[in-house]
Amino acid sequence: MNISAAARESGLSAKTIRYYEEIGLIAPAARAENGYRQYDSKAVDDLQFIARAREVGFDLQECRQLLDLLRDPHRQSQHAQQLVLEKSRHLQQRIDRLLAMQRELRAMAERCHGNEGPDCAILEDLAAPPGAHQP
Amino acid sequence: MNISAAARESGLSAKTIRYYEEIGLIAPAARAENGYRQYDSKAVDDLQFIARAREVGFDLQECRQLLDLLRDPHRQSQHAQQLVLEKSRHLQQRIDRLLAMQRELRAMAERCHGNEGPDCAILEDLAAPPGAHQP
DNA sequence: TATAAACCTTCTAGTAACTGGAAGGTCAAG
DNA sequence: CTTGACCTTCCAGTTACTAGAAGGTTTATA
Repeated sequence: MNISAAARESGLSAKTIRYYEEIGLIAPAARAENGYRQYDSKAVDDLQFIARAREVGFDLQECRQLLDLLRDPHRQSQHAQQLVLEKSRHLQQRIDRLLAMQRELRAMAERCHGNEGPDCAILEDLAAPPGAHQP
Repeated sequence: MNISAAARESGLSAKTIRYYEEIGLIAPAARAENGYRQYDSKAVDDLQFIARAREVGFDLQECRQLLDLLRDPHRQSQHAQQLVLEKSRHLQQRIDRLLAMQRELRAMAERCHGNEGPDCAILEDLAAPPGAHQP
């Protein structure tokens, strides 16, 4: 199977697959006589695994660790679990930060008249956030 | 005021302030005789404005637009509001994506025994996501 | 007065994870 | 025999900084 077929099956782009090979995340693909990369179902499995891990938020360095675990017959499932739990905690922090931003954006938008005049609560808030001087 | 004082007052780092100047986000600072950058309270106001806009999720290009609005006496508050509302919608999409990841991570972690054995629901899920073949 | 510390300057390079594009080789169909 | 869809490598750009080097300035202290 050529790279574009592997891309289709894994949901990654051909560029991304080459990139993963370049950085050593996946083993160098076998080559056909014409130099084209060749992928078998085992290679595609790895690509799908990575794609899936990326989708739930793992970075490439963590994907590396997960692949190592996947390939290690003596692995301990608690190691994978630790990676997931830590990622989950991290993610929660990011979510909390985004939710805080969201609250502020909505509060700003609500206070702004949103008309053709120059008076703008948003710009005022950004210049002097509410609570900067105690109200 | 030297750059580190401006950094303290704005909550940005000196490096970041120099970077903002380099990319033209802020006007080049005045210089003292020794070549040191000098900041007055107006310059610090701009820095605080940017810092605040960054905190609620605007990227530098959007900060540029917001600064333009701030400086335009003929601005229309609806333009600022549009920026905020669009950012808010965008943010919600990001949050939703992260929440979806979070649900999946938690589901995986829960199904994994997390012991010394090699059997691992997490690695299985990543290899073949639940629902890949209809269950 | 020497010197150390704490500033400041510019410049280069690195980060994450790709993406776009150029220049060129290969292959299948009409 | 050419067109279009593949494939290859390599280089550059993206975002918003951050680290660090090499060197000038200022201030406090021994």
